[in-house]
Amino acid sequence: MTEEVEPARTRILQAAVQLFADQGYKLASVRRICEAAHVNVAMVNYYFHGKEELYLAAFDHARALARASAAAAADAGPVAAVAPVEQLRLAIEAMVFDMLRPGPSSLFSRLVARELIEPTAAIHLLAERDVRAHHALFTSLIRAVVGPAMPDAVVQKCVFSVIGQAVFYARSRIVHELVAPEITYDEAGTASIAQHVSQFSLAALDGMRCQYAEQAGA
Amino acid sequence: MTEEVEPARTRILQAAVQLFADQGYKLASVRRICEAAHVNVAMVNYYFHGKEELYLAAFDHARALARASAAAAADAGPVAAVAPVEQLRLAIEAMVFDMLRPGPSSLFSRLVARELIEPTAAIHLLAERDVRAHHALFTSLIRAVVGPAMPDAVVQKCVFSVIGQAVFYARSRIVHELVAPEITYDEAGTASIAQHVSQFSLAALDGMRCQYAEQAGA
DNA sequence: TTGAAAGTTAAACGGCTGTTTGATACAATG
DNA sequence: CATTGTATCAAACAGCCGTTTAACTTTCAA
Repeated sequence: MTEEVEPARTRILQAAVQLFADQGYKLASVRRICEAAHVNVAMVNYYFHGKEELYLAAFDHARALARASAAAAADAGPVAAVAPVEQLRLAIEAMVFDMLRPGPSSLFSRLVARELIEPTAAIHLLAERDVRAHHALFTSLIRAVVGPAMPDAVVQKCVFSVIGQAVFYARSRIVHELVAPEITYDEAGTASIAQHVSQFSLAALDGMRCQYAEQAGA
Repeated sequence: MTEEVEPARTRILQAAVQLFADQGYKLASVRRICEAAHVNVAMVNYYFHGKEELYLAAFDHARALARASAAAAADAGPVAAVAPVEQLRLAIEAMVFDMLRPGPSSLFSRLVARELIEPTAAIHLLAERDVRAHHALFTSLIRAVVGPAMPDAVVQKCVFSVIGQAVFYARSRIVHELVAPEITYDEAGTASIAQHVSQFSLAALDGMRCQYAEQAGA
């Protein structure tokens, strides 16, 4: 009756990812993580050198999980070439959906969303490792949509305007439910939010594209 | 040489507002607040019944400070009747500017922005007391801009899309500086961000207004 | 002047934090 | 069998947390 089919190190990582995503770095204590993993407190310092390194390892673990399930989901055949606007729409809705839906595949996104607005000491490493890629993807997609007339600095700000909406919806759900109870976070509500963010953002980008096109044409 | 012209209770409130805004409820410890206020630890429980009540009192204090400086700034004469779009533009830029600029007049906005994305137990009271008014203001301004065709649920989401951008810029500045160093947070940079958020949002609202107008006309 | 009230203090309380220690199993290897 | 190294454990460490206590001033009205 040993149970615990997973080795201790893996159980710690799983519990750490869950609790860090749910409660943040500070609130998720080493003791609670070990309790959830059915493991002695000392094991965190045995396998990882301390809480900080466990936090980084939890990001790696969650990233691997997200990659795996993303790869599984992407098996729906080749996507053929779609218009930039549609690519961006899909990327925005995927990001929002990813941050909002419950379940293990969203843990990485939730960890990143949390780190974005309450950064820990690990933020420098994580910005380099995880945020920059995401940021670069949206930068290129948005550039493709708005055309060459818009200055880089404006495109950058548009990227943050898009990501900011997603993060805000992911992190402020309690307030939304208090102030606007008609916004729900069930399956349908999440889809509705994702659709809204992409619609809002694409409308904004289209409007701004026209403004800069006029300037260039004048 | 007694110094400390301000009474102890006020000094505690000032230090509490500053530290809660800078570090959040959990990280700003009673001891550090008292140290900053040059006051014994026990005074927090003497004047306020505990840390939670101090937190609420700090909101009241910061709100009063913000109201005072806002009233002083609004003395620039009557604004006459301006178009709804301009009213909304001003409101958005004022909100962003308020959350981003350093100094004591932004403390209340920073407290609210923090509470929006890492809510404490006080969120229910604060949502009722502070967030709802802000939310109602933006709801009516946006409704006036987009016209009657857009459903209420969509207007609600637009409100959060606007506020979300502001909060994200206010809370993620470290990440922005790491990933996009060309975005600065000095006086000029803050103005540029405020202008961008209003431009982005107004373009989005205009685009969505047209979509719903088309639907209604079809 | 006396005495009650208000203000302030140092010290301690129990509880939680991340981390360390020393002892204990247990497997594999010589 | 003996030894070595890994894995695990209960227990304790020092430090910070919010809160409380009891003693001490200061204030001020009776």
